[in-house]
Amino acid sequence: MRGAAESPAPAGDDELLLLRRRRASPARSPSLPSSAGEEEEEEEDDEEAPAPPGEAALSLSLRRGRGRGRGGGGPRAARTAEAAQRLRRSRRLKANNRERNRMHHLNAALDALRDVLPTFPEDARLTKIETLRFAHNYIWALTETLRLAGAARLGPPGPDGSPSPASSWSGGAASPAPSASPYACTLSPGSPAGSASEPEAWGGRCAPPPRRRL
DNA sequence: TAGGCCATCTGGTCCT
DNA sequence: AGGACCAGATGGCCTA
Repeated sequence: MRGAAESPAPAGDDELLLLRRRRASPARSPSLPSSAGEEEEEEEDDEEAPAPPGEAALSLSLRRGRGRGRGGGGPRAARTAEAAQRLRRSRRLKANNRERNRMHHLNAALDALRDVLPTFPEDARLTKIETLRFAHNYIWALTETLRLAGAARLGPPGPDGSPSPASSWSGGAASPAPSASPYACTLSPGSPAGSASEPEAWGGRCAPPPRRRL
């Protein structure tokens, strides 16, 4: 894998989460959480959990003002309200864990995609958006190569006049050649990038010169 | 220091 | 009801 410095942070503990958020690890490879189950352990109580800023302030104030059942409906009502609050908090934390897990899986898939994409230099790391864009163009280029190779085998150049796959790879308007640097590719009018519904989204490149974030 | 990228939290919505 | 998915907000880290 790429950057293994980041631990999967197994616990569903808020404290750990906050720590992880502040991690100084430059290696950003998210790596899968060790298991889906183990993240949903101890988020029951909000007693000790630092909790995110908003939540923390909210639950703190609720807890304080409610202590003796002032106002509202007496101690019992206060306890009920508190229980409801805890239940909500507990559900929120569970949802947070699931969401975190989901994003980890998404990132793992993205990493797997990065692994099969050629980069130069080899250990360069594409960003998420770059990975998606490059993969899109890369697949298009490979498909085009297959198509042209098939056409070449069948006979003379097709209606598009492409003599060989090679010329398509290296042509001025072509998509990235697999043998060349993937970062050198440009948009082709015929390429998926060029015909994408969101021209802005696909930008004018397949993949930029890599940043070294390791 | 500004801007880019990222992880996480959060509330809303949809689905099972 | 609970889980999955999504998008906005927030804050940290890194690089130019």
